[in-house]
Amino acid sequence: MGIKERKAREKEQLRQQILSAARELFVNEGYENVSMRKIASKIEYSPTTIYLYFKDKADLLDSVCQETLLNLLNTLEQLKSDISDPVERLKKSGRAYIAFGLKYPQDYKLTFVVRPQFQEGLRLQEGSIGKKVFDYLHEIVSECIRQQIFRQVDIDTTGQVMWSAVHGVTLLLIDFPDFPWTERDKLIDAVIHTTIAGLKA
Amino acid sequence: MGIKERKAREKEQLRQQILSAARELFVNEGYENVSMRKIASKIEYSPTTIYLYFKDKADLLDSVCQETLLNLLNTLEQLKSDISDPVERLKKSGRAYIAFGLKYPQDYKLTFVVRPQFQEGLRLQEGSIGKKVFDYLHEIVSECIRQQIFRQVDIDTTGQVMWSAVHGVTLLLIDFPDFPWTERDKLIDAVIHTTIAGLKA
DNA sequence: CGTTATACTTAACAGTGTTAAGTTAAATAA
DNA sequence: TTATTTAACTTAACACTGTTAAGTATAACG
Repeated sequence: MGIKERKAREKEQLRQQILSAARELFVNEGYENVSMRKIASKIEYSPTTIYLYFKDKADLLDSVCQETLLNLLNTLEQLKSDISDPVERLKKSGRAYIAFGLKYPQDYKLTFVVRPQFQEGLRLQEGSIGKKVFDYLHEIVSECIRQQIFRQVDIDTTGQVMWSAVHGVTLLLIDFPDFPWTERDKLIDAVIHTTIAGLKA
Repeated sequence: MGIKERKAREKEQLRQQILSAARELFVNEGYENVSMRKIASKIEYSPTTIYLYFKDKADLLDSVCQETLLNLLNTLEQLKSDISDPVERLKKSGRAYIAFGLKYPQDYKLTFVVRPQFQEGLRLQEGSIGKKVFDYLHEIVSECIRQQIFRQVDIDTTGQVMWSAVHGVTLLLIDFPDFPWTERDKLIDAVIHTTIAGLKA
């Protein structure tokens, strides 16, 4: 019964091949400028083969973004055990989140900006990776509140404020690279410091 | 010599017609889903006529966004005279900025998200309306610092932190409408309150 | 009245996402 | 082994896209 398994493995392999060809093209040329035919020719298959693995172009994008979210989640979770002080952990996580966005700016935009555009009614579903990323943040924030380091505003709001801050600065730095920003790290530090200071009692 | 003027007026009229048809379609159906032919048929001209008034589709988008920025600037500047306390003014302005984004979510996204995608190397040029919007914010912030209400970090950074916060929450609320946000106004208040508190000494 | 310039249109090119039908080769059953 | 079914992939086509070059009609000017 090894044949079926080999076949399944080969199918999965091609799926991954499509996925990574798509990511590379999306990132380098922009979602709009990448055609199914371009992806197909990169992997040396006919365009319609892709449709045997993905519903349509938006679905392909979605799968690419799921991978990105998983990478982001892993990046963040590597910091988890390190530090005991929750505020310090929140700072590190915030910086890591922003750093991730700036290291893979196109992936970040695809995930948090382009994808919502092409998937109306997109929701961070229960159990989804996106939800897990937010839950990670949520957990640290809730520890800060539990230890009465932060004001006793409700946890959800606090987490969402934090997310707004890091998301905002990340996107601005990506989208307006020619704006006369102050030194990059200084701005990032200021955003994180300001937000956390504002959340404290 | 009134003929030339009438002609110029008529030309400007058609330009405006194209512009508002484009805006309506972009906003309702999304930039990607609007074709030049669709815009043309809405104003009952041939598709190529548009190219006599705008360089290409991206240029048309850009012009639509310039209008949006002008609207935003006017909305903000109406608050200017009202209040003397700069912190109160900053709060009001922040709320007004977010409210604008949420009132015209598609226009906001077109301006601050879609446009940078289709105009690589977009910069907030000296004298541009976008620059003026930022300068408006900058001015209030600098008054807060001058009166020593805010920490003596440099003005630019402070303004950029503020922009990050309002931009971030605006986009998140637009892009993930199904996320379990806390009550909208509560979140907005929290973002503004947190950021300003964090900027204070 | 003839000429020139302006405003607009027609036709076409090379490309798009996607579907339906067709083909080939491998796995299964007789 | 041979026939049949299934899986994987391709070809051809449809209705569309942004954009350009060439053509046309009308209004203004000398």
